[in-house]
Amino acid sequence: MAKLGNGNNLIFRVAVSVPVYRLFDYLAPDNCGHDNIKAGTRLEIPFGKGKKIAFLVEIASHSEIDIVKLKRVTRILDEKSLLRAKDLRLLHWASGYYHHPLGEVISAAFPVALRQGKPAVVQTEKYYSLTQWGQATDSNQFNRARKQKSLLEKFQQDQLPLSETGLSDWNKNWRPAVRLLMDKQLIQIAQPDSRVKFAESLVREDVLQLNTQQQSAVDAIKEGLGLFGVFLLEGITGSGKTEVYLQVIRSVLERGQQVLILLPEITLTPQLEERFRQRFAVSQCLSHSKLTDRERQTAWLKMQQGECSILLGTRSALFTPLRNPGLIILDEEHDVSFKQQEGFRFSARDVAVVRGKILNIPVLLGSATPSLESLHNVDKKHYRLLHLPERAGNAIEPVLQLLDIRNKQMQEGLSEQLIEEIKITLAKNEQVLLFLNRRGFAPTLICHGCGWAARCLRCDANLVIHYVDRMLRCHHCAREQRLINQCPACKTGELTPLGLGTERVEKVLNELFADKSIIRLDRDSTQRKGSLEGYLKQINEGKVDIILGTQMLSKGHHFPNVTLVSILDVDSGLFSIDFRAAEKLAQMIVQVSGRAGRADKPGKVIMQTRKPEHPLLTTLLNQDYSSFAKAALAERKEAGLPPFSYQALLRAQAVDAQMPLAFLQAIVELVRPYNNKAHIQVLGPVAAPMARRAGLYRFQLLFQSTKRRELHKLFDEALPEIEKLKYAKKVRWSLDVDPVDLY
DNA sequence: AGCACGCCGACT
DNA sequence: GTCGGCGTGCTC
Repeated sequence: MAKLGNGNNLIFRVAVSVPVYRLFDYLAPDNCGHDNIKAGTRLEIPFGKGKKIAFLVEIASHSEIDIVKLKRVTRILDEKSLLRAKDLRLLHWASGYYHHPLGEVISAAFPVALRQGKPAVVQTEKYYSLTQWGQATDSNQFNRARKQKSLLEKFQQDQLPLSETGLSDWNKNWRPAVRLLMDKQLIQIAQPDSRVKFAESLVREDVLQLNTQQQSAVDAIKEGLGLFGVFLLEGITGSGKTEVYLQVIRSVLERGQQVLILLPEITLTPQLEERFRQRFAVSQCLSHSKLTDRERQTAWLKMQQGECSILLGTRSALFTPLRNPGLIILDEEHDVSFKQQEGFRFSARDVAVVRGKILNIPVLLGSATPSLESLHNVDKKHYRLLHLPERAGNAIEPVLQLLDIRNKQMQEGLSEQLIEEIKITLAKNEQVLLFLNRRGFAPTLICHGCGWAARCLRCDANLVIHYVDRMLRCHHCAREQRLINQCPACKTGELTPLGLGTERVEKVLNELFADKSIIRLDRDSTQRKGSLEGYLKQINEGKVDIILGTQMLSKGHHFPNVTLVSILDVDSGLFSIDFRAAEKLAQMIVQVSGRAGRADKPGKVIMQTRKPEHPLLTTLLNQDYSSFAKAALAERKEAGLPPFSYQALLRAQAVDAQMPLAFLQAIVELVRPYNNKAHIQVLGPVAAPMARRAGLYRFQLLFQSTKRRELHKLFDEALPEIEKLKYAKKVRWSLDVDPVDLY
């Protein structure tokens, strides 16, 4: 970076978080006497009418812009850039690769408050704890002050200091009661977090004995520390992947380095977090969407300053700056939630690999069901495969079974044979897990008299019946209405729920197993904060006999006493237009199966199907996921689909159907010259599979090439032109590089 | 993305 | 005669 000599004639070239690809030039701030202002520094600038936060990209000696038009930077917000050169290199790369404006990309790397220009200080929360007196005080003496009474009881029950956010969860208006109890000297401000930063020993509990495969995986990664390399750890459920992570992390900590661990969704962090806390005595941070902005900022700054050694986070934590990076782990790497689906559409998995390369550290991708992309990278020798084919300890693998339900009597999606199996399992005092990937009571409400069906007015979709709160809801927009009793079309016909959702299965289960405890886990039943955790606790305490749920069940939760798993409708995944559907279904089946037979009890997985001869099912049944993946990769190769080609999807939507179509057609014309010589297929424009959603008509244009570079060159050249098209301002459009679904 | 400027309908 | 609808154009 250029040294700032004497003058204020220098130009600060900055990125602003606006959807514009260009950078903006400013005059150096008045009091900017000297050196050491590095790229990445946050600035306050006048922008248009108001003020904005900008990020310094470079300092230049002159500007293309007429000097009289240049405004002056008002303030430098950071004494020292919070991002380092390598962090910025990654962000520049990502901005180029995903063709997303640099300002928005840099902005995404910061926690919310820092984006808004707040000072970069760790804002720790106050904690409160009982005094000795408070410990001994009988809460019953507060019978006339109910709030103080229950607060005191909460402290006495939890026996832990409570944070401000923790108290807010308990009761929004907690401050008066806390003040009164402090006045009475029953509670106090807790001593600051006394967790040791660098403990004598990093490891708190005994490490587990590894089997041979685990040991060789650990050895391989340990050997790779300090160098870039990607390891794909393919370990079936129960094979002890986590123990491999833990032992490798230990080595990284011993080198005095930090570890970044990325997980797909928050529902699976508590269990892993607990294991980490038990194992390591070093300071650990969390970062995910359920935390407050302040908590996330604290984690970000602690990692940035090197005060914390381990960060467990979701997708957005990927860009957290690391003082002393040693390893990036990305667990459940096949999970599509690593791909951001709006705005800056990056794949945390792919960017993590690039980050590892820039930082020259290893990247460890883990999964029981690796993505075909990653397996292909293994084939190409880009990634190194570490295989854990055996369950650790004495756990037994579950047995997969197909249950042919053609011409079978069914009760709300349950065949007689399945009901029998459930009875047998329950009689042994073991738990049953039923999986149906559709929430609500039924996906359609249809008139038996005239065939009318309840449709969403704003989407090409049916309204879903939710009996529990007597509503009809669209699962694609916010629309909902009261459940109706009479057909609005013919006024006479009987309205019938058509199809199957979790509520409906729950109802029949309650009838069939009236004396059993049944829990439904889906987005509707777990909306309340903490309710999922509550249910999981009940399940693990053995208070639940049958667990029924959607997708969320397939992710990471361990149910040791579940010995029967059933996928009620496996066929719904078999016939999709999305070329990734088979891969996703196979992953789902294997992941769901992993919930069974965790302990020493053998598990059984029953898939109800009307297509028992379907090759996907038979391959998984008679062979394994790897065989499926091999066959699927061969098919992709044959068809020239990813990972044997690269895609980018241009989406456009508008209230008026003509606009997006015209926009995409104009783009087809615009890219024709590039397109001729390059090996690029342009497919479309076509209507999106759901042509209308939330009142907007949606069209898309798919670009596909075997040469990634050509594809990027095309967009580098064409995007400025595309931006200038008159239609570009009349539609909402976006470019999705490496789309994971084509909807 | 915000935010202002700018030309056409229902109102004190 | 105005207030304000959101179309379109710009931000160094």
